[in-house]
Amino acid sequence: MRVSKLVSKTLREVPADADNISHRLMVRAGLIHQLVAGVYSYLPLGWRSLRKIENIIRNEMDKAGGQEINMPVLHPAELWGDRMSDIRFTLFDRRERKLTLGPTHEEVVTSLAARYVRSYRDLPLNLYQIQVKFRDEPRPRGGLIRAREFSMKDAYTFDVDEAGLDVAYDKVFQAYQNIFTRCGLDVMVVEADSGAIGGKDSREFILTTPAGEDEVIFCPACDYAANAEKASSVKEKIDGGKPLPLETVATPGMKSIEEVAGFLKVPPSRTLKAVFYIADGTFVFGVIRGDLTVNETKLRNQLHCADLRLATEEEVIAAGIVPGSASAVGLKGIRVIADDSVSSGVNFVAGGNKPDTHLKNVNYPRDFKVDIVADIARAVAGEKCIKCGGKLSSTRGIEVAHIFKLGTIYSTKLGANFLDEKGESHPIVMGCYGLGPSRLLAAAVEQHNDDKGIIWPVSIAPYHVYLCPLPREGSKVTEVAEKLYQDLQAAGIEVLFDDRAESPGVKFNDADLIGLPFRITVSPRTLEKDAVELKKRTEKDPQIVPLSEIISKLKALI
RNA sequence: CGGGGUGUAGCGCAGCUGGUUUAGCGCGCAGCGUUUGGGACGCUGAGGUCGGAGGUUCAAAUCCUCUCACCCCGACCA
Repeated sequence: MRVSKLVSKTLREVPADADNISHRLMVRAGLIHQLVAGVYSYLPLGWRSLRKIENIIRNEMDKAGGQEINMPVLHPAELWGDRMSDIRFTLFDRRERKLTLGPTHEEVVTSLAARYVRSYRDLPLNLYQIQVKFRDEPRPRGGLIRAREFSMKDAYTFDVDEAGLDVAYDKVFQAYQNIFTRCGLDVMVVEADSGAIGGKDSREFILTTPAGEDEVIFCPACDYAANAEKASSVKEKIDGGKPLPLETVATPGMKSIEEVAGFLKVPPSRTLKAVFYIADGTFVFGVIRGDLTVNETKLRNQLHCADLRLATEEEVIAAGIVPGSASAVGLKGIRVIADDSVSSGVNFVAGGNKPDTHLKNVNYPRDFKVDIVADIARAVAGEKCIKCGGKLSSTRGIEVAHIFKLGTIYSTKLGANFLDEKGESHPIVMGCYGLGPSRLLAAAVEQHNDDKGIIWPVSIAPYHVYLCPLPREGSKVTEVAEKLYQDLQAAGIEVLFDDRAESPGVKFNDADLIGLPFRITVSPRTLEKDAVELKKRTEKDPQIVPLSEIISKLKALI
């Protein structure tokens, strides 16, 4: 391709709308163009990279036994009910029938399986598609990282039993590892919460970058890694001696854990904190050790609620609770959930349920009752690993894939059953595997760049080589470069040929911005030696390569 | 949904506080010439519903009201 004919132009100035690195670079290099919030056109360079990513995915999914299909974007709204209603785009056809643009395809694929799978002989089955998805995100951001229209590879496996699902899951897991390796991307596998889709053994593939939306807690000493939504850590026992009798103490004006702990000269870990939530409209009283914080995802899962938010001060007071001095001691008629850290020590300080009053020597379960005891604490870096006791670290990243075992949630709901050898009917056991090519594209740029521009991994670069002639009047640079352009293409090397009459600085800067893995410069200077200059985008210094060797040299590198 | 911000040429911005007839600047774009190893220079030129609607006024990019879009923080989110 000739740069002079390329529809997109590079931008010198950073577009005002672009916030993060990948978004800025993708717009500046002319990979994408925004139409409305969270919706983008792919320009030739961006589209080529996206297709390369998709083809790697296709290839690995096929190797894992997948069959590619293509399901509709337009779905009847009845298929969805209330599920994901908050982020679905809905529309009406001419008969006023309500339709929805598919945000994911569990229902559609399951109804497909219900029609075509009859017998255990039809299983196992792995169906996948690479399809556009629509989600009306509360806040699209970061260019392609969180878009409202985006590409997704979603795969679904169908098996006769859990053991079959385990095999299918492992195959896709391996395929994903291969995909990220082939794309040249550093991706971390972490335990995750399965969220709105449901299911178990949920794993996310997180591409690590400071710009990521997700926080990962991991152990450098072993293989433990989990999304912060899911991560657990050791809650160390706090030695408080033998249980002592309850004691009331005056704590004038002391409300926060810091104030109370400081006033009574105990560490925050010797206190119990009360937190108040509204779960699906119902008031919930939470208890957790004073030095810990509630993880709302874990809390939501324990309460099995759809909607969870902090209670307002008015709601707390209306529930008969004294903010700043609340505890579960003597509490009646309110649902109480406690973090298991309430058992990690004795003689805690807790609220006295009267203004300016706290209790000392509070012990669970001696002094208060709870409805649920579970791990609802947020794990943070520095705490101990639950697997090996090592010191946990944290990092940020972008979720580029998510896989989980659905089981029979959808097959039961949609009547996708099969007959076993004995003629008995069972729901199909399903797995579900998402991977976002468009997000991956942005994430790749986010991870591979410098202050000059993008640094593409070879496998997903829009072209392999940036051919950059620097002609001078009376030289043969142009004709040598034209011939090299033809020869490189004939050798199967993908070339972007900068045939513009621009100054060297402009060409070099555009080459760096677009970030192809190799740059070949042809100039009077190199032609004196019957050579060209080869520069890797990852390296600072170029090398001189004889014209006769450049093609074989490049072929070896690509 | 809460908080904040921005809409003026393809891109980046100034002008708005304190209303004035031809709305500027840089980049980019077109033409000509000079340049050519890290974002060159000169000259000429094209390009604008000042986001939209309504209002105040002799007069509105500028003041007022409404509205739309986009961005950021938060909430939320496979």
